[in-house]
Amino acid sequence: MIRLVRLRTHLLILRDMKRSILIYGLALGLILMLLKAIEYRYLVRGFSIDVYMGIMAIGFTVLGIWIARQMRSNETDPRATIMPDTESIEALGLSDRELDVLKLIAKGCSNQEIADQLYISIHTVKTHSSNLYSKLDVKRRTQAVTRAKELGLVH
Amino acid sequence: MIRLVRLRTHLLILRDMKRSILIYGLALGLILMLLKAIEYRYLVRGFSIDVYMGIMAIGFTVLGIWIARQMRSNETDPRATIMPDTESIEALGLSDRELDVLKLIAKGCSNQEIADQLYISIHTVKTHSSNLYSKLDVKRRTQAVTRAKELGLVH
DNA sequence: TGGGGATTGGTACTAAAGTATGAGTGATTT
DNA sequence: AAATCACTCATACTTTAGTACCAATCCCCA
Repeated sequence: MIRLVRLRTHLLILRDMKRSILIYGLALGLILMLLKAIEYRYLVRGFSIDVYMGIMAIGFTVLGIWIARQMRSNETDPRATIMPDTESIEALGLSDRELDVLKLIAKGCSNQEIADQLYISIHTVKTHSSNLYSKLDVKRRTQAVTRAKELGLVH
Repeated sequence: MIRLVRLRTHLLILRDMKRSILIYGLALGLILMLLKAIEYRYLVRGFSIDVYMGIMAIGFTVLGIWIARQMRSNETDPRATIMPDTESIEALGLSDRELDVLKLIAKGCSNQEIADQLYISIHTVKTHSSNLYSKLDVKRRTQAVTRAKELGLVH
């Protein structure tokens, strides 16, 4: 089940990459055309080619920075690349209450504190957390926190 | 105390930024000189200026990407922005071994697993962790993890 | 040479976490 | 109407975590 979700995520990333490359290609082409236009304007007016060179250098450097930032925002955003919140929850079959418990566990609450905050008994909290660990495939709550952050379930 | 450390961190970032800008400036200048040399070589040999333009465009785009990556690695590194490890550790008075235990706790290990990995007894792990909680001002290991991530002690 | 801190290990205990199992209720679906 | 599911609560139990206190060793420093 988890493997299937990962596969889907990878396909999404590939699709995003193709779209990104297309966008960057188009942007590059547009800028080249623009510069070409500027080039002739400056050349016919007798300006030095160095001015044009400088503009071009700065322009393409900025373009590179922009491209890198776009790439980064797609690469390193946990919600965009690793796994979206809602999809993870659905894929793992986490219920509302289990997610509530998970969030409080991630905050460092004890079972008793969770019970108090959710207005349920500590027994219920244990039931939820136990089911939670099964679904997250972990043994202890500390592992659950690590896992949940990996999956982007909690921030 | 924390505020003081943050201030010092910001100063460090500023210093790093100045150094970075200097490096980038020098790199830019070198590349410009290089391109100037290539420019004349190509021009006197009768090659089209467009070839030179293309090389330049690609070159500066790559430069921009490189600059952005350098900036990112300085920006988003938790040790550089949020708080340096060493400073927090010193401020809290964490020892080497306590930090070892903390890292493994953050990974979701049980005391027994920590003991096995560090080649010490579970009693020692308990001693370390107990002292750790006092220094971090927390009650349980889950809170310790949250706190340690807040302080940038673990990533 | 003595003090202090870090590291290690231990006993004995309490508190919390986690498992297994069962069961009742309400809402939704079939 | 019956089945299903999420949520709830409970008992009884085992395991893990955490505290308190003690002690030995080693290293550094005054």
